[in-house]
Amino acid sequence: MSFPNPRHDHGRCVSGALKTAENKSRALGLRFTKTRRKVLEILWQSHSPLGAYDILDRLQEDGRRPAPMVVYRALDFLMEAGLAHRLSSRNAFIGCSAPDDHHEAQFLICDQCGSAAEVEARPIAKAVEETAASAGFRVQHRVVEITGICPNCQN
Amino acid sequence: MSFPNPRHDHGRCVSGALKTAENKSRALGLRFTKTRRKVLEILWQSHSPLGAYDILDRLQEDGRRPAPMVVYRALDFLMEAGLAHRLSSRNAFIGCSAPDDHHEAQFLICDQCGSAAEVEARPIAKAVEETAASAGFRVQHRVVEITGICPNCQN
DNA sequence: CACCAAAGTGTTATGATATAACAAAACATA
DNA sequence: TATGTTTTGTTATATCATAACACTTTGGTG
Repeated sequence: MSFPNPRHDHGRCVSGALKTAENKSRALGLRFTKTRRKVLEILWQSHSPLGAYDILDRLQEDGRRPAPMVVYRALDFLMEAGLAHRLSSRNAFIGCSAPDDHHEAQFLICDQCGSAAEVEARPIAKAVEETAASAGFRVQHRVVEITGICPNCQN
Repeated sequence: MSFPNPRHDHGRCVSGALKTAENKSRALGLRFTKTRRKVLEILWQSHSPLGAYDILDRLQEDGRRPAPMVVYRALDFLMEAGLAHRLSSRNAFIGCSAPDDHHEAQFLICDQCGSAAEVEARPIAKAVEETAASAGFRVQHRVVEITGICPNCQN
């Protein structure tokens, strides 16, 4: 789907993502606790990837600021569960927009507005596999993060 | 070229890389100073990507330990000049193995031995361009880092 | 229900990575 | 050698992430 229209109903994205996460957690026997839910909600509310300490700042609004561990633990859970991703090139985190399938995601990250789009590009995945295979390399994880200017910012 | 034979003459790699860097710097009117040279040498001497503070430790051997800025500045220069790369997924740095052309590099990084191979895979580059184009995204930088097990470690 | 084990949370402390700012030195060149 | 520019040295601080341990909640079992 790539970059969303800036005027879409984002509230629905958020509540949909939370609902999906709840279902997925239940299905896998995982505990989708209050903190984890809140962190995922914060991730989805943002239009761009958030640093762990940004998330902390936003948690703070509901009382006093928790220790960093709180956020990192929640993020670890969310990533384990396939509900969020880490963007290595930014030290930032983003809600997974396709938590249903076990996918290999790539990201387009806008240098101007900071927004990021998760894409699942089969040709990239395929090229990566083939390159690795021809080097005799056994793939475990893939980091593909493309920065540039998103369509919304090109005007 | 991918992963080198563990028993190759690495000293020659290092001196070759330094020579090339010197030539390239001269050609571009850049100053390949002592610190910059030393940092590049340290990068090349290592078989795996090094963190900035690892580099600091190794600089220390020639006297007392410089401040982190010293290394980060040298690394900035080397990356600007196309003589080194940063591996975002590791917060680590590595000498560029193809400093001649203006290339778009991808990396295969071994989780076991820590070594990293710079590859220039046209199919990956092409797939990235096409994916971006079809999303209306204007590409500036690409981070492609694949982790797994290298051929040397599969035995 | 009462208990226990496992999972999750709170908190303090610390480690690891990276940059800001400014003075001093080295260099290029006129 | 006088001049402006680049590079280095140094101090301080910002930013990102994890270790360790006590306490609480949860969910299952006798």
